[in-house]
Amino acid sequence: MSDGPPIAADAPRYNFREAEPKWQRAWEERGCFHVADLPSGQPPKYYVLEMFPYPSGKIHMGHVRNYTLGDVVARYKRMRGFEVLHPMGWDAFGLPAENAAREREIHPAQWTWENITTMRAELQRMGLSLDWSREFATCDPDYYGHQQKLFLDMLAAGLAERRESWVNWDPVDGTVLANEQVIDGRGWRSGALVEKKQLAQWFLRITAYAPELLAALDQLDRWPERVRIMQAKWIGRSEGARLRFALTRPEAAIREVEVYTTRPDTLFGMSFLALAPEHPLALAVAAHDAGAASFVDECRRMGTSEAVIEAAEKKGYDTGLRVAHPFTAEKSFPVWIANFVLMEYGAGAIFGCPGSDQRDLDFARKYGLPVIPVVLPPSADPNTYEVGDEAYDGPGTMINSGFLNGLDSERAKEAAIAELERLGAGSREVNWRLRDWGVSRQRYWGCPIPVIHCPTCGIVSVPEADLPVQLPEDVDFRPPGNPLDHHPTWKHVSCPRCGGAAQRETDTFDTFVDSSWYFARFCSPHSVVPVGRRAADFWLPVDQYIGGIEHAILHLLYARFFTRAMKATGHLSIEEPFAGLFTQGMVTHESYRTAAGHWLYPEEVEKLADGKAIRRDTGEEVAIGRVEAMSKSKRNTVDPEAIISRYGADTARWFILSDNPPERDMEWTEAGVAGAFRFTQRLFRLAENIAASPKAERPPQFSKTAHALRQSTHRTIEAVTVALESFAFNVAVARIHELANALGEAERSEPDPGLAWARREAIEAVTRLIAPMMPHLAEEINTRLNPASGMLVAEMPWPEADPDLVAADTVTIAIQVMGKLRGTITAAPGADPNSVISAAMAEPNVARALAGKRIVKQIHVPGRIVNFVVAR
RNA sequence: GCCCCGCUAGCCUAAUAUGGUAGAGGUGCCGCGCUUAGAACGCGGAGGUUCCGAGUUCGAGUCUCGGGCGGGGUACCA
Repeated sequence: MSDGPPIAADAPRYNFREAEPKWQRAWEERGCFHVADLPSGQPPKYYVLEMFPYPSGKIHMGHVRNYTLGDVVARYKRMRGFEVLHPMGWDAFGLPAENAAREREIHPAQWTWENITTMRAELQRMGLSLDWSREFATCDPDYYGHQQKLFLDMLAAGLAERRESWVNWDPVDGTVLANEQVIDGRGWRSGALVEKKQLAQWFLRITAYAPELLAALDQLDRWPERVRIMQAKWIGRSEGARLRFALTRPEAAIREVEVYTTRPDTLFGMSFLALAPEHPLALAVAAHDAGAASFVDECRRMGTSEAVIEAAEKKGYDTGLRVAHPFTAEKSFPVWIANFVLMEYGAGAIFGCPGSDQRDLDFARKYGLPVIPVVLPPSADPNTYEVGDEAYDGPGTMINSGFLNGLDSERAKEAAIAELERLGAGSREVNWRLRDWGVSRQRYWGCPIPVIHCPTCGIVSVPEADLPVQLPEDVDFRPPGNPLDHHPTWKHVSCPRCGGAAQRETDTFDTFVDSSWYFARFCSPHSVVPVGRRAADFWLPVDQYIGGIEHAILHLLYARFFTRAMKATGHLSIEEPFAGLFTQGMVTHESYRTAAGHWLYPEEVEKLADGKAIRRDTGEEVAIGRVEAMSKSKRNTVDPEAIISRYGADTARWFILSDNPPERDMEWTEAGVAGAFRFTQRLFRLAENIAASPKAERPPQFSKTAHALRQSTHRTIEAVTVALESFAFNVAVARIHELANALGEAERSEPDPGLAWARREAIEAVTRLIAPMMPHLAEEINTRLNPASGMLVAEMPWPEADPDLVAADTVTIAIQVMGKLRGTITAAPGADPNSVISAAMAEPNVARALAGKRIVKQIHVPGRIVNFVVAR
């Protein structure tokens, strides 16, 4: 990438290469962004936090977007007089470091710390208003040691427990695989068919808080609606019944099967019972039935991913067992093992009602099982109604349902549950989709779980004095499996309780644990306890949290739970960590592909005037592919470092803010960046032209032109303020463009003293309005306008709009007849409705449309519209 | 599969949480000016079944229902 053209010293151009480092140093020297753990002053606090990055190597455009958005908020709130906490750190444990270790024989710690060094420098070049004195990485023993303490407290409080659960097992590598490491049912490295395997693992009891986590969503009024909906569905409260089906003959001492259903009303529509492949009864059958065993094996090879299991073709195996129906003892139904029944949800078994559930219907059609309609849709004819290809799961009237016949489905649910309870066959139950959080990982690069397994005493907590349990540094990644497990000495310890030979837990925590409390640690990052209580009480909750929508469920739900668990164990006073949440969209780019099918990076491609694209080196024409999320595999990435060195941080920031609403995906385009760059130069020139003439006295009267400019200035202040408050940064940018256009027009107008004053007022306002978005340019313009002041824009207050200049002089009102626009009139704001309506009727075009018609209704929305409804 | 979201000039998008004249701003295109602020600059202009189909309403880009396309999540990627 070229360094760009030399910039002549005397050219009135903004030299960002010189200015950006200069202002970054100035902010640092003045400590503009440092705050105390416990500030002593009066200002209200504001905690801005962006999701901290995983140190993958270099920052990418998604980071630039995320941290730009957060920085705008932080700088704006600072100018509004808040004491702003804006920290940064590193989500430093995780799988990629271990992959790098295996692939390139570099230690995960070295790889991680080198990445952090690189990425910290990149972030610093963006000019972010961060308090770097609070920086930490989750792989610091200091951080994870405190995390171990939090876990031990939760264990003591009964919020952690150990139980069996399933993992993806690669039998060749002898390793547990992440879902993303399973490709088409095979291990990504070995290619071996993956199996589910049961392991003893640690769980955090998030389900204990399910009702609270659901109920509190209503109070999160500064969270996006869609995130709250997604979380509510994920927690998934349902009301239904748990009921037991008796087997017609026992199987391995199992006499009945429990089922959970949300549709007890449809029990008469049952045609089969289906078990999850991991269900004890399924396993009991498989023990002596080769067909069942092979089907269960096949299901195990699908791995643990819900997306894979649910998207797979519905398949089953008839065990030959039958169950009696609780309402009609004479009838019995076949028991199948089905690949779409999840062991983790409900009772791990369902009754199939093909008429009322699409999956059950698909299954019944495939295996020739009966389909009995039991719910008649409201508009259907009871004499002819049949279930075709689509199951009906809506409300309706019960048919073919014995004692439930004629009831609507809601009342039938109640009646069915009452009957189940009378028969002793089942009972009402509230069920949750949410499962407990499995936190054990069989990996090296994570926080060690601080327990010891003693053959005599069982599970023993590591004594607090021995924390942190540190990762050993001398590890060997060549053998398959967990390096902690095959380390020669690390796991061998004596039991803290009985002193006998014992072994450390070799599992480490899920990295979501690390990110579930970092926001609290930032309040007092050097505290000797996990969270300095007074600092946390002062700063928390986070006022504005910003990050990707991909974290809408897991990370945010885990952090909400962890905060409650930390309160329960005496570490925090709050329940909800994030009072405000903003979720940003992705950064996308065109992709380019040669005829031979090779992806090319944008910098390898030249776009021609006719819209086509060629390879720079060979001139070969390349196909322009879809605009999609930047990814290394498609090579449609743009390196932020290259953009910043070529155009400067302010240009990158401005472009990111200018085009799209931040919650939506944005397309990175060369033309867009170039436009942002031109605007930085344009603003700089406008400012230089004003700085060149001495400050004018404020005149008692303003010319019409000057007054109009002043109105633009104050309306822009007003509009930008509203836009920033509502995250409409693209609108804020547009308003500033407008004011720049007005300044350009003023530059060309007949000069007068009042206009000179108004121009300076306008550019001073622009300087502050752009300061959150283009902080370096704002400082540079400010020193030129006020060379002697010594003030930094970073320390200035936000401008205030004069309401008299904001108010509109006149409004244009649209006049419709029967909803069709027929003309417009102008009126004073708040004009008398009668005079507006008579003026509307007098408008010539309107008068023509009304001629000879009788007005039956007139609608007047003051300041906007008049609509006449006439008789036909 | 299931849950959630998005779709407006060639392209990105605005249109007060609450329905009221479809266009603020950028980019691209066309034209004019200037001839050096050069990766030019300044000014002007054209450009539309608001994804499709129904419904509610005096009035729908906005609300409801159905469909299409695209995206996020799906519990061990972060």
